[in-house]
Amino acid sequence: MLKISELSARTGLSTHTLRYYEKHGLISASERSEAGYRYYSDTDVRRVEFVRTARHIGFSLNDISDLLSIRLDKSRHSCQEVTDITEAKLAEVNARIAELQSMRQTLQILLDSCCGGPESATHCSIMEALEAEQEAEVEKDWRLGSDAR
Amino acid sequence: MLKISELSARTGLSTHTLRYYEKHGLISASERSEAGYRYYSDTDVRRVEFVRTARHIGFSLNDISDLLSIRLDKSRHSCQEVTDITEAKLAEVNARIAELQSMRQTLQILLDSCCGGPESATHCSIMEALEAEQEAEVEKDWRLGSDAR
DNA sequence: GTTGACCTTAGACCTGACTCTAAGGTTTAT
DNA sequence: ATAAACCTTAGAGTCAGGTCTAAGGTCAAC
Repeated sequence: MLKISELSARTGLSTHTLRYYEKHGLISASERSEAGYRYYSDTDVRRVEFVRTARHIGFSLNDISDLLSIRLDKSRHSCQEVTDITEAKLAEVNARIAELQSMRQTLQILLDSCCGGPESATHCSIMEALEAEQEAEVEKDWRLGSDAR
Repeated sequence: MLKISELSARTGLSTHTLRYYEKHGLISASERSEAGYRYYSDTDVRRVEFVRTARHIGFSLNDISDLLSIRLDKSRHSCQEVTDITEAKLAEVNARIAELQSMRQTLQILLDSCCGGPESATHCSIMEALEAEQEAEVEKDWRLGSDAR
């Protein structure tokens, strides 16, 4: 049986975080001392490690909550439930990557257009691009419009 | 001179957001009526549009604050200051993309390993991977260790 | 001259995942 | 027996970027 600080040392999660996870129903200590000290069994530890692993991969605490309830009685849940959660997460990640790639492209175009030197920014092409009433944007909207609306 | 709701309609930013930006020093109304109503000049409008464009590209309000002070007196600032901000943002974006790509890869590997069918999750390989004491992780740490520590 | 649409402010609330504090109780080693 | 190192709780604070509310003041049209 581990005390909370021992579990913390073992998992790399702070005691604050462990208590936070408990408050949110993800984990618990199967025993408490008379004074209320948490004592974690091997089973508890495995559960905490499950949470840490899933968290590390990028699952939200809500996702993990779902995964944990499947984990508790696997025979009553299907692989599909698990892949559904995983696929939803993958879709989220892909969407975010796409957003960031679009940002990256815009930033790269801005950087390519600017000398970046010690000259005064009076004619800085990045500033000019930000001033411009983002015609590229307007054009994009318009293109989207002709496709989707 | 536009009233705040007119500016809102024109920029697509809510009146709440416009006041929020003002509170944070990004924008302002060059005039106020006796009763305190905000009135925005063309110059104000251009500044708001600058903020909106920069925000859309992904700059934080702090970045935008820096860009705005350059914008106020371009002759006293260099292109390099502008590219520094832009490059820092690009680096952030790239770092985030790399993180997400690593998440994506892990998720994809998990999905590839699982049947995803209606079978019981008793032997679900995704669950097993999450249970495993993430040996890949351990191995990775160990490799990093031999390089960096 | 009043209705209804607008405007003002300070300040609370939201998300998600922690992170920390205060005020106190417990355990362990000397 | 006392100090250091641990533990407990409720609840507040953090980050960013809004979003919303309450309570009240103003303006334009009919």
